[in-house]
Amino acid sequence: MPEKQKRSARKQAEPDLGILSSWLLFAVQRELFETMEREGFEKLGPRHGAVLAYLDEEGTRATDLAALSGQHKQVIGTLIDELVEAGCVERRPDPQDRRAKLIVPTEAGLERMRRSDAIMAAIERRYAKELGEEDYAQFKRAFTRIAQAARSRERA
Amino acid sequence: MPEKQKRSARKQAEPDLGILSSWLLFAVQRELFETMEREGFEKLGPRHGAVLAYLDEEGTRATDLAALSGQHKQVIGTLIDELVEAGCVERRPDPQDRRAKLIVPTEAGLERMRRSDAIMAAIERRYAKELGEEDYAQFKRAFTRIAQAARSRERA
DNA sequence: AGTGATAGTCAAGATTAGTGACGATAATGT
DNA sequence: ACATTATCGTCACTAATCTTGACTATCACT
Repeated sequence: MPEKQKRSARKQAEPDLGILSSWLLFAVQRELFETMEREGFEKLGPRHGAVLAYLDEEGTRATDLAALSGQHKQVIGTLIDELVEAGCVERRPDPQDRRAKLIVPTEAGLERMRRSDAIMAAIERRYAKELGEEDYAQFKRAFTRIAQAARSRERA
Repeated sequence: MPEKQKRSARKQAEPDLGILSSWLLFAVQRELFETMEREGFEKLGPRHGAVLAYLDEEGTRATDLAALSGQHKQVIGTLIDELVEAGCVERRPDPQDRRAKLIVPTEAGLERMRRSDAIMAAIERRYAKELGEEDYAQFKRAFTRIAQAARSRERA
């Protein structure tokens, strides 16, 4: 091994946190959506995950989805349009606030959310096996702490 | 704490790998680019990072940058145009291959790359302090293994 | 009632990503 | 030497995505 290796090689061997996150994010996203599609679920982009991931069974307001996912209301709006089109959610008036609408998952939407959660869990189990249960659990605890710290720093 | 908590709350408390990755990626990216801009570097988007991150001191070919960053040649082309505009890189003919051009960082570009690496390192040190050096080192080893596994799975 | 803030939508623009084709050059096989 | 095939970077075009500003209806507070 050369003492003064090329920068690109170093970045491959000892990637920084940003590079690691992007590798993992894109790989996980792609695997999730390819699996869903292969299983016959209607094709949706990763962007729709931003809505589905934060959706409550009893429904969630579009503004909350925007805040949770960090996207603009406008984007959430079109995302919801497409999810309605795909039969995953429906818009219901919010009894608490007549300005607002609750985005409520349909049965098909719930099914998709459950399946998506299960696939993510399977991906994690694969890594847990590869790394060892103990080490993986510790990794995930640390990751959760760091990511939550990063996120709260964002919001400030 | 309710036994049957809402899904969105659960996702906040026990996020999956995809959510964690996106939180960390976006936070880190934003901090990096905001810091760079605050220090007077010309404003560039996160996308340019895909080029700068993998750039070698001696220069790298556009096609290699496309492969490393996983983006299309076309995208890399415009990114390079903008980086040339910003004075960070220049196109030089590749003596080995007259079809190709080497993308070589200018002195200003090198300065930016060094600074960017330093900021990332500082961000990591902050998390290391927060988590404890020992735990952080173990976290990063695990993260590196998992992300590299995910990435190689991608390429297959 | 009157005021300012908020929810969701409409519309238009800017930015970014993805595709196919092309001229130039290189690599390969004969 | 020559023809064939593959690769490098670019051009032109389309589609997807993000961003911004404005607007209506409703809410919360006085």
